[in-house]
Amino acid sequence: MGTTKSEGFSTETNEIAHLFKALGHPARIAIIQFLRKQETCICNDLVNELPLAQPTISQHLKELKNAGIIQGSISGTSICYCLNLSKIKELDAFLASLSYDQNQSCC
Amino acid sequence: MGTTKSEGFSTETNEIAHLFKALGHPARIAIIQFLRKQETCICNDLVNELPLAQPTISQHLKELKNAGIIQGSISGTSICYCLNLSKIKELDAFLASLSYDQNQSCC
DNA sequence: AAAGAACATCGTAATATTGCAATATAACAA
DNA sequence: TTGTTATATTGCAATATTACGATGTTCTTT
Repeated sequence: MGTTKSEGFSTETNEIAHLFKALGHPARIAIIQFLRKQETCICNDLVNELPLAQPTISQHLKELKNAGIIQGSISGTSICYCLNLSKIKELDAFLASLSYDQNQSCC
Repeated sequence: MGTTKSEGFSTETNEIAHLFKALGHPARIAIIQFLRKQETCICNDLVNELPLAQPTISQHLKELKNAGIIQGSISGTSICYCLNLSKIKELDAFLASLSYDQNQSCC
């Protein structure tokens, strides 16, 4: 145990959960918020923005990238990260589908 | 360590992350999907729907409830759970704000 | 009262996550 | 080449999460 049981769930359910999980950390939300407000998406100064050490930030970036939420491309000494809007929209669509024609009859 | 560092982040960032974290598990996504498709929101048969034992499901429900994503009210021997759409919409708004006026100039 | 149904809680083992120091790598500058 | 800057990787300690059996609790039925 400690391991998440994924066998009994649909692929879609597992994928959505995986995406949400990647967003389930303040550092990773902060990274995304920072990416949003940046003019360009070069974010070598994320280390100065967040209250975390460089290896930790690198780890969080890796996780976001692994989930497909951000994309990175090499740009000289630094790396250019930016949001992958298609993934964002995927989650957005899932959430939107929940509030659609929901009857709030009880609770 | 193992503990998430929340001090350096804004309250909003922490709250959003907490909500996403609550959604970051296939069982909890499945619960939400089940709540969506139900006519009524009485969900005593969640145990038959999910490939998990009753205590585990109870634990996941608690987590969703704790995050404010679902609400539950006692209804005799069973409990009536349903979605809290305001929280869903909060997350929806966050995601929507990301794709809004984003320049995809690089990557 | 006794039994059953529907959940919740406790305790615990297995595993995952988080954060960071140390170190590695890779590109560029002097 | 040597140094510097930017990022990644490794290794590890501390803590969190997940899953479930056993056991409570709270109603309802008989």
